[in-house]
Amino acid sequence: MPEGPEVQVVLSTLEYQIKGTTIEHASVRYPNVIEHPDVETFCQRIEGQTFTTFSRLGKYLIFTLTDYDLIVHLRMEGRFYIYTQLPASLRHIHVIFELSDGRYLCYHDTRKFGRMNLYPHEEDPALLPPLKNVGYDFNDSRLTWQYLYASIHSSKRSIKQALLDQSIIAGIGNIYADEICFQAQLDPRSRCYRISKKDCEKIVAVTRSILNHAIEGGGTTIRSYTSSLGVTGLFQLELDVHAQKGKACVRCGHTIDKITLGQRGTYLCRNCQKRK
DNA sequence: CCTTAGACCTGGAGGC
DNA sequence: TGCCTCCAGGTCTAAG
Repeated sequence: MPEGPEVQVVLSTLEYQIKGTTIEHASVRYPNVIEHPDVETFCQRIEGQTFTTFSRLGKYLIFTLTDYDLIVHLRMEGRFYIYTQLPASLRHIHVIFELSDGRYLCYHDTRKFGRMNLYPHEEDPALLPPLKNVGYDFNDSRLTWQYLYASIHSSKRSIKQALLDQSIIAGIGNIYADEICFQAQLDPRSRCYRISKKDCEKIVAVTRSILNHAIEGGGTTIRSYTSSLGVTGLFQLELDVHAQKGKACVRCGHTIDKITLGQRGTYLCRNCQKRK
């Protein structure tokens, strides 16, 4: 479910909820969630570790503990729940962290795609194995139009595919890639080598504005039910194109179409998004 | 270098 | 109600 903005809201919520608590015990009910190290080592090492710092790179959550970094990717449907008492049914709950204040931090994931990694601290967290091939976060100041242009100008793939490439910009997912192309008035199928410097400038600007606006919206949404849990659902954001098939384009009134691009559902206005 | 199909998983929606 | 197909916010791998 989450793209960069949602991951940021999950992170902020968890920081507010559990910073300073210690993991007294970890149990793993679905071993495949633990990517590294093996489950037994993971549980043994994480016991007694305190949550100290909360950060994010693209869609990766980075929990800095006393001696290790816990790196989590929620993939499609991963969520965290915080309980004062475990629920009657643990269906879809694959990892349970018992915290020092008696609460439980539970990892819930219906499709079981999400993954957790535990590594000893690294001077530069970006060098940790799961993050090695991740590019600049959408809020990283090194993400400039010059960087984007240099990264894509000789590529023949579509601009949307480049936006989804986490090794270039980290944090954009299928929904926001559509929204970014819409705001930049570019047909998502446009080949990268035809994207101008001016377009790159526009893309970088709308990327920051759309994703940060989503974080603000999500923050608001989360605050309203933070007392009970501390999780996330899909934000009820105002989307201009994604999932708007058949509706009138908010910019020109033309009907929004749905196509398939690189096996992903893609929405666009054929009238005001220019094919390059 | 790029694209595509398939894999990993489950559940909801819609057609019959 | 049951069965079937398609779809879903992600990413990796193999194969062409």
